[in-house]
Amino acid sequence: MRSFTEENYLKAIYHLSSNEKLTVTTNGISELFNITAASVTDMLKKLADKQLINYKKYQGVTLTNFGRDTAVEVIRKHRLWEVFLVEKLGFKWDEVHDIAEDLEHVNSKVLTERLDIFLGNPKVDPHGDPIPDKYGKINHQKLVKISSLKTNQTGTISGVSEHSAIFLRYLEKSGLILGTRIELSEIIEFDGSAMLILDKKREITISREAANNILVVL
Amino acid sequence: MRSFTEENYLKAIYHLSSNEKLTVTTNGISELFNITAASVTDMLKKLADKQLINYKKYQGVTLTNFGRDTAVEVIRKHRLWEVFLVEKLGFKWDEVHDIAEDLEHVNSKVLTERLDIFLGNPKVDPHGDPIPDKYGKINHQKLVKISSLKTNQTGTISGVSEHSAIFLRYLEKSGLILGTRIELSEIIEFDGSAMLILDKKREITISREAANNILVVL
DNA sequence: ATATAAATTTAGACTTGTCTAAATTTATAT
DNA sequence: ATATAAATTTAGACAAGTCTAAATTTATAT
Ligand SMILES: [Mn+2]
Ligand SMILES: [Mn+2]
Ligand SMILES: [Mn+2]
Ligand SMILES: [Mn+2]
Repeated sequence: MRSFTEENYLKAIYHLSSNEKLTVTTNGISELFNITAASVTDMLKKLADKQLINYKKYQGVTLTNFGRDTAVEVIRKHRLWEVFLVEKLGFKWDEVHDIAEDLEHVNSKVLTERLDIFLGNPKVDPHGDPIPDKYGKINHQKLVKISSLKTNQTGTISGVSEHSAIFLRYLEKSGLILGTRIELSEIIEFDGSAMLILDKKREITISREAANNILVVL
Repeated sequence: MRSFTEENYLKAIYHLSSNEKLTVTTNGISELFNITAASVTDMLKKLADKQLINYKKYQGVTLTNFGRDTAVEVIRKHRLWEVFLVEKLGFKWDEVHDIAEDLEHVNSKVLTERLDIFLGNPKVDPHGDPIPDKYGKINHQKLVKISSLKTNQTGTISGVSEHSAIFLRYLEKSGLILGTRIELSEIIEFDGSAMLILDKKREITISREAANNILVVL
């Protein structure tokens, strides 16, 4: 059996490696969880023993296929529960992450599959992140930052690269929710802020910081 | 913060004291969980330190008001999730207990309240057990065993006092599900088995054992 | 009123996941 | 090519929850 802690490390390694590629460092994990590097080293040894990661002293870690499958399964559950919380229980998109952090560790294959069906096999979670299917396959949409659009280019808001509640609430209040059609009117050279037209109507200016963390499909 | 383990002990003490009254013994808990009495003693000290139980060496334990409230909250969540699993995800009544054992430990007041609302504020779980309301109030129905009915007395199946999957599946297969109207035709003196008429139509004979564990409202 | 038996607690130990402090390895900057 | 600095690991410790074996208390049966 895997402990909650083990599952959380696997997820962390998965996310820190930007969805598979890079090697993850001990310090990267220790900073994410706010625990000491020494504790991380201990756990990495354990995960390596269980064939969940590839680990060589001082060289950082990558997930094994088994480890990746496990991480993706947890992520699948996390995102399905987030959909449940928003679609069925009426939570806002900034309120669901912490609860899903608990629910993602409930280990019942049949529960996950039935939840998926109950929700209508959603493809993305409330933040636009793709939901892995039951085989662990992930459909990555091509998303680009608003800050990288050309003048007059349009797109549909489809994700965020920053998930803090404070940012999400700001977006919601400003009408920058998933599915909103935007056109970039101008990037102000001075400070990188972006002027947008929402749904061909409302105009709004957002900071470079915000424009960097809102993702659109073209 | 309370650990899963602490919550499970509180639930156990609550249930072993038959819903509040009696003192619970160390051995009672150790047998229920299949752990040693020594381990139980250790945990009882911890729960007493946290003011969750009243504990005097060698004298057994009772829940404090605080401990009882905590136990009831966990039971509320357990039963609400069981309703969810059956009503929304299509599980059978014999399949939900183990999953609910995990879900009951997700601690979010707002989640519990919204789940309750989503489910339509159910009063009983799939096994007929009452669901405590958000204030911890429990509406106990007056239930009697089939084995204690008089000849020709009728009742509606409304609960079970044995929750094993094997018993629940047997009941379902035999049509002895919640809401079924039964009439006791006769108790066979020889072995205590009971002849019933279901919904005024079908006849069935069940063992004394079964008749002892099916509960009806008159 | 004792002597057994049963129940419970204590003592000492192990695992998990964490910590601090010290040692070691790798990276960086002259 | 070295000397620092940064990253990582090792060593030793602790709390939680469990265990076994031994000691103690309470119950029961003459
Ligand atoms: Mn999340
Ligand atoms: Mn999400
Ligand atoms: Mn149950
Ligand atoms: Mn139940």
